[in-house]
Amino acid sequence: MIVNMPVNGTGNASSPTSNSSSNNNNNSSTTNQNDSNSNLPGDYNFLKRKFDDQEELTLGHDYEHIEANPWKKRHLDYDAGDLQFHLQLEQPPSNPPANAAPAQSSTSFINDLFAYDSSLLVPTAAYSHCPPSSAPLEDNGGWTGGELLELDHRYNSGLQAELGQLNATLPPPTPTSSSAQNASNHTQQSTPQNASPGQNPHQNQHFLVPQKQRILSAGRRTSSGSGSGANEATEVDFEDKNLSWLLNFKFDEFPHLSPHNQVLGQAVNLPEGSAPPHLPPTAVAISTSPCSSSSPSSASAASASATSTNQSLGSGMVDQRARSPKSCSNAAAMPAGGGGCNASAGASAAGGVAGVGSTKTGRKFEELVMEVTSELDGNDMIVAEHVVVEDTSSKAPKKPPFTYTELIEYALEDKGELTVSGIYQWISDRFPYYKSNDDRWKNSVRHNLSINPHFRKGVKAPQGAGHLWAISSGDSAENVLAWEHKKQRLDLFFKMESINRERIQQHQQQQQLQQQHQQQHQQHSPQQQQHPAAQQQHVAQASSCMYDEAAVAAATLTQEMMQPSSGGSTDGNQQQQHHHHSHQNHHNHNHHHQRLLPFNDLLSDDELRKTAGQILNGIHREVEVQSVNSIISTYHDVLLDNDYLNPIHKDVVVTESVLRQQHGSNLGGGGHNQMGGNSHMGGGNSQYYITEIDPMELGIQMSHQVEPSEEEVLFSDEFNLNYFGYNPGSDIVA
DNA sequence: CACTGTTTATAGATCA
DNA sequence: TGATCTATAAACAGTG
Repeated sequence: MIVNMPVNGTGNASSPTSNSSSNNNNNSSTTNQNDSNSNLPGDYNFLKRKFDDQEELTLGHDYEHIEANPWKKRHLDYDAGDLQFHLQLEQPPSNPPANAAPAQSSTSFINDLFAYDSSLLVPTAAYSHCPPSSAPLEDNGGWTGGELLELDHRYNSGLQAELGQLNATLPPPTPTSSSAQNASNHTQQSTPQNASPGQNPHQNQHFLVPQKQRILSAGRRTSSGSGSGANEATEVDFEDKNLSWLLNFKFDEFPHLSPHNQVLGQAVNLPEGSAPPHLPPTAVAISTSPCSSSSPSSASAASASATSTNQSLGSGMVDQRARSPKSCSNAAAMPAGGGGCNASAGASAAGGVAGVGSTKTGRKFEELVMEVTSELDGNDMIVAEHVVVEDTSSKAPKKPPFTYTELIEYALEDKGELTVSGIYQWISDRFPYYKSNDDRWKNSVRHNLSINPHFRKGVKAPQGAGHLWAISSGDSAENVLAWEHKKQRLDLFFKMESINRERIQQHQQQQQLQQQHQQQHQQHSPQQQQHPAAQQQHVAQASSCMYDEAAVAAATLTQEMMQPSSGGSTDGNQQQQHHHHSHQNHHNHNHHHQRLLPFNDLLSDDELRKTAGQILNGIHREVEVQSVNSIISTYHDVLLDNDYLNPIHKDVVVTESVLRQQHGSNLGGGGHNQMGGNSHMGGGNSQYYITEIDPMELGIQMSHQVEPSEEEVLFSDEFNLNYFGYNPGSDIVA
């Protein structure tokens, strides 16, 4: 039996865990290493990696030290930011630096950002003017969406190769003309302001995103980098804005599109990505996740101070433990949402509701939403298996997508030296999540300071207890690269936050305009007056981003439904009317509505209430919602007339997809503006369905360009009609 | 006593 | 599946 007996440990003999469970597997994995490889088993002071007295880590010297102490070697690898490079230099060239990239690089930082706030990633072109007002560090300049993605990709895919080139054991690469030139340019931009004279400027950061920022406290972070060049193919792609690297991204990494676009742009037509077309309406899900529990971190966040300045950053809490898309696979078992995959239900759900429209009693969807969302609880939700239930009820700040090691490093890089309390302050000043009085995260900070060789305990603080802490790393090129990446991540984070704030503000303004517009409509159509209480509630909750989306979606739909057909009626409206005239299998058409949606007469008021509530609840929770009740009730009739594989009557699909029926001769296929149809859809007549949906939205690659004014036949056969047309208006949203 | 620093333990997530 | 990383909790000692 292995007994852990520290020689001069700090009271570990009295620790209950040390006495009773020191021989468990987890413990022995570390302890045995010490015992078998160290001359002083259990002598933790010896194994400590505090380089107070030997701060400078020369290669050979320290590597020997590491070899004698595997524990230390492991912990040097642990940080992967600085010291690790020394190890790699000692490795033969045949042994690639497998751990060159920081641990976080294996998981896209974009995912982390999503986890922090899944609405962060938006097209930045429209917001590029927005300054990073809150960035505590230096303004990084104008990032674009492409740059942000490139940043992550470039680092993840290129760092290892880059480091391989930096390995001293390899011959220095010959810089190519273009890349060398770019490298030179970037080098000039990224030269540390405080770089010590005589030290080389950065020469190997050209593969990173535009170097528009200098390195803070760069005196520490100067480069000894040798060559550059590396990874030319990727470099060319990068410089040429080749987006082929996007192939590396999985769709899971893009949990949802901008809710802004989804809600406002595609209230009715939502073909993309919705429920799998093969999914029958009854194959819905099943796990009911009341979203009751929360992780300790979430609880911590919930208890965080309400003084946050970032509380409006969007949707709900995210358990940072679930940062990976993988964690979404068994979402039903997860207490809190992994931001990576909770997706796009919101706007799509709104779209699904949009297909429902108003009720028989004339009550507006928005009004129903107001009522129901305050009534439903999680048990009303039917959530798909792969759905993450995310509790957005709390407005507490979310945990930033940075590890404690990174946070400490940021603080120390920013300030050079800090006491523990100074580190606390630095972090809490910049991340509202850590404004909490909760001391648990502080414990973690202290733990990281102690356990991580990246941090060095310096001299005693001038006043008070404690010491000054600093970065213990050297100035290797790899260090510079790693720090550059981390710094850019931080800048990216604040930049995105700033963008998001701007977007929320614009969203709110847009909603106010919607409301004004809506009020104007109400003056013209008194029979459609909105309930005053609901309107007040609407305004009162305008500060909620998610709620705004629902409200805007509902308002948009309401507007569309209330638009008179005369005068400015759209082509789609005309087609809707045409449809209703040509398909009489739907009963009880409500001719009071200028734009009739297919299920006005199929859903009762209560059903609609519940459906709206479920879906809007899903919007608030950013989950996929499948409203079983509404599906069953909505499609009950048509199910009787259709087979299992095609449960939705094609007429329903035609209506939902806003397809326009066209009679005429077959113009033949292959040319532009084909209206190629078939005869079996129309029961013998040459009958086509024309859609105005952009084929790209359906993921259909068109082999030719279609002029904007032209129309494209997508659903020329029954299969395609059902396959592609199933999603848009159904209550199954994804 | 509060704060600081160290150490151990454990669990979840990720990756090879 | 084991190794690794990370977060968290907790115990304990040192210090002002």
